[in-house]
Amino acid sequence: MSRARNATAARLHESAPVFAALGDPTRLRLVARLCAGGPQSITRLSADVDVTRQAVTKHLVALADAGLARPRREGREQIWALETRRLAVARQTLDEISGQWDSAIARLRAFVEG
Amino acid sequence: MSRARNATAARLHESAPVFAALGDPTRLRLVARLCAGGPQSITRLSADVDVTRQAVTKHLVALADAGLARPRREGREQIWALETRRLAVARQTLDEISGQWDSAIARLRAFVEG
DNA sequence: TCATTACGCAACCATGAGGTTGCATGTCTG
DNA sequence: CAGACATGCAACCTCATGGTTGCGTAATGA
Repeated sequence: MSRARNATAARLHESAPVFAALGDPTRLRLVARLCAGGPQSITRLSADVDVTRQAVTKHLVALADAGLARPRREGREQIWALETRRLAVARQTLDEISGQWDSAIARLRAFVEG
Repeated sequence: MSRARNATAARLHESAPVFAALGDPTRLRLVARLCAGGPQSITRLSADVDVTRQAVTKHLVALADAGLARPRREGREQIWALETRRLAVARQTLDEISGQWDSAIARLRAFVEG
């Protein structure tokens, strides 16, 4: 197995939880709000979404577990900020999937036509 | 709301199920196998994964529901192939999220420093 | 024709995820 | 200090999801 394939496998392994975290609509919405509005408190985020504050907290923890967000204490409130590194890894994963697929299709066509 | 924001919202809405589909480890693995090996039958895909054939079938259906794969009948076996369009949309979503976030950070820094 | 192969369908099960309510705790602010 | 505000913690509920087993059926090939 080549070094490239190892890197791919590692990226795949790292990406699954990220995709899972982004897979929930409410969570994806929270991510979008964090993007548009910058770092925000839990209560402020809760205003943009139609679930309880506690539900929002759970989602934020889920995002943190996936490495997508990070909290920071600030007085009596907790400010959540996005973490873009894992996001970049996930993007690379999608890139590679598309790329590999295109190559596979090309090889298949060559095989059929040749 | 600008046209760009509408497009973003639509992309977000369309991307959540895709991310959810990619979020399961087994499913992501199947996608990877489909990439590496091109279109394959269910039984062949089942060999690469440590769950039952029926479980694999369910996962493939889930991928199809998310618009990520499509089956094609071929004699007594069913060949599954990847569908890259939705994948591209998901990639664009990630791009936009990263981009928006970077802009937000830049604005924030300008505000703090100015 | 008959065994084998590849698959579909349905019932069933266990677990975890998303959500809620209720209450306790810590932090401002007047 | 007292009330208001932001959050943490825990119990609880419901339902979708990932998985299994069992069996029926269509295509294939010797």
